[in-house]
Amino acid sequence: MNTPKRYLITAALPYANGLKHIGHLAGAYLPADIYARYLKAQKRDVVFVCGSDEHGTAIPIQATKEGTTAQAIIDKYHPIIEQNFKDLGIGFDIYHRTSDPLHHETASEFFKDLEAKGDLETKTSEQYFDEAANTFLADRYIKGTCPNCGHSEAYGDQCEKCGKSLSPEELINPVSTLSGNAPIKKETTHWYLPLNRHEDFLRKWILAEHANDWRPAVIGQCKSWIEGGLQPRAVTRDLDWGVKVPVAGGDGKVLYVWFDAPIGYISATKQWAINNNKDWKPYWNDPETKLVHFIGKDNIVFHCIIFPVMLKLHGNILPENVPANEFMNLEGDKMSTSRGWSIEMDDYINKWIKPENGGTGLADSLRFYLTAIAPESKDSEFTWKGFQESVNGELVSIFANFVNRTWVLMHKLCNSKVPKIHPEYLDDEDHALLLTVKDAKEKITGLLELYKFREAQFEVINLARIGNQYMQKKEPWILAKNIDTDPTAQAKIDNCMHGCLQLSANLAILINPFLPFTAQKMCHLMKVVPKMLEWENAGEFNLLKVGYTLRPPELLFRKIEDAEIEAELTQLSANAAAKKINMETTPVTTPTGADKEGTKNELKPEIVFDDFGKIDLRVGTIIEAKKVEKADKLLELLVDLGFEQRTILSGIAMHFKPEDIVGKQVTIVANLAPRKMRGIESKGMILMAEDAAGKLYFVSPSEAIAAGSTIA
RNA sequence: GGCGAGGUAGCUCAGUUGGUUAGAGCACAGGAUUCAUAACCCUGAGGUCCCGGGUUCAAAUCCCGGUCUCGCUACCA
Repeated sequence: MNTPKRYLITAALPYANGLKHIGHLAGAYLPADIYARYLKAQKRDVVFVCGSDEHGTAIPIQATKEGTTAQAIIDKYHPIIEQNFKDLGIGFDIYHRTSDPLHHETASEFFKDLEAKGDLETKTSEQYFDEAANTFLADRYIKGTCPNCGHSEAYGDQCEKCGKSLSPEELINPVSTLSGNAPIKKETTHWYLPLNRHEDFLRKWILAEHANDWRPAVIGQCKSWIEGGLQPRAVTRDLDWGVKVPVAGGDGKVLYVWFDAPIGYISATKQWAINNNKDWKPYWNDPETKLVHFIGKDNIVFHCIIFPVMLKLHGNILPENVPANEFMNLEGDKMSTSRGWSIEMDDYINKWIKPENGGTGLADSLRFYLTAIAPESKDSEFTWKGFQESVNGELVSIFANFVNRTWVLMHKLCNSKVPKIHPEYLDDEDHALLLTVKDAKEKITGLLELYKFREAQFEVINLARIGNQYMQKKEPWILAKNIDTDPTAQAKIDNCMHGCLQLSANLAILINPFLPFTAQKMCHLMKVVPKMLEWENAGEFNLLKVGYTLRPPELLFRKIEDAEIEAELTQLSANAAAKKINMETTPVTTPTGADKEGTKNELKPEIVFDDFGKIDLRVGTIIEAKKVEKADKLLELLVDLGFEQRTILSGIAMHFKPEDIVGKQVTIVANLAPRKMRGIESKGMILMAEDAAGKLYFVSPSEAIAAGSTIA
């Protein structure tokens, strides 16, 4: 492929509702940064954009929980996340935010354009509206009398008593649960992106044109979606937090967060252009721009199917590649901030990157390990022990040690200067060294172009390894012993050290995309300007001028001590245990979906005794249990309530084997309206306690008692 | 349950269109060395390529079935 005229690199917009962990870093930001730094070293025209994703329901929900405003939440996390990236050397050209007016403007324009061209579909319907709360009401916010059974507390989506699925219109005497008033009917329109219209385009573009240059997991995921039949997707929502829908009928609606967030890449580019007095348009419109999205595997559909359709309709360029990474686990388990099982970037920075503790060298140590175990083809696992071994055994012992011994010997044997070459004493090994460096450069360049960062970094380390071997063969320290008797000794020492020094300069260039702080430090040691790090200089052996005096040796990294690793492991267990206790001592709810994270500390609204009295709780004994066909989570239980036996379905199949729970005494909500699931009617509900790790426990009497006993 | 991606040495991973004794680094063992952050260098040992069938002269690689992990999706009163 010809070299593109310019590049636009994006890294997934982090959601500004909390801190981000090193799994996020390894998944998207670090590979994106390596790629962008490499391209910049190649003197390509590159813009690397990112920013906070600040819309969506989870943010106002979190605000309610913290007793503050949505704005306060994003204002709290946006700057922390931005600074965390900076501290870890992620060199965005701009870190923008979707709450910025420029983004609202950009997203509005985008929407209006598609709307005007007829690329969106609308579905208009009458929906209930609460005048007092001035908002449309989601189905579950409406109560009324069930047309089927006459139950007076039926919800807009379903009657809990008879289990019938309802639409709000069917309710008799509907009431808003927000204000208690009767809602009025009002016409509302929602907009849809008809993905189904673009199936042919997606098939051709992804499955035909990119079948060989995109990662298998990415292609597979896209194929799965396309084959599964594409559906129109709603792009608006009744919510007041986000980008207002900018066309008639859009009052009280915002763009759905998945529609607005990727447009954030565009608005970030615009802001960058303003800041730097550039034109943003070619970056999104000119086919000679190469667009690359770096994301984690959970984001594939949005960046490969949905956003490209939007871009195509809007007249923008399409991504050239979407190198999605798999996930990084931690010490044998999935990373999870809410469970305390993670390493926050913020924590790592505060603990490890303090000047007295190793400073930026330890930012690069982390970058090194995360790249060495990058989940490029399958999930990988961060272990503190692995971190220590990788840093100590490769980064320090091979790479940094080569530079250090070079510097020490140069000062001892070459008068602290870059020695000259004595051509008459150059041998095969000296010549081979130069060729090896040129080879390595070619190899590393090729790997970087293919987004194979793990392997590319390995090749850089390997080059340092070759340096060690070269020096070992030459043994300048032995030659130095014979300097009085062997008139050729100094010349040979000079040749060797010259080679090692030029190799060091090359290493600085090649390691720069991966470990930028280290490359800077090496420039300092070499007394050269950062311009030397330009990629075209790699493979040259004249980077350091003969006779030039260099700085005294300085260690590039420090080793990681056993005690530090043990402390981290202890801390990790403690964090997880603390979260667990914190959550076990608070009432358990059954949060679902996106609202799940962090909801457990919040009590539900107060109720009166009569409310409680409506619930008939009983002790039941499980007498039969079996898995429900075609459902991963459901168990079908036969429960003895003393006066009767009933079938109850429960979503616990992931946690318990049917044969293990027969005979268990459990707490049953006995008067819950029956509900059909997977074609089987469930008459009641089993109460479960859930800990921070998501593990479920039965709520049972402390001693066996008669089935059917009441609970109050 | 449907779909997708994975399962190769103790660990992290390579293995191009099927082709001799399956590779690398780390860790481990032995040796050599001392310029260097107990670092480097040399040598070595380590594998039922998840399991079971099949195709083939030949399978880690292709086909079928099973199993485990992760993701998307359904489902989770």
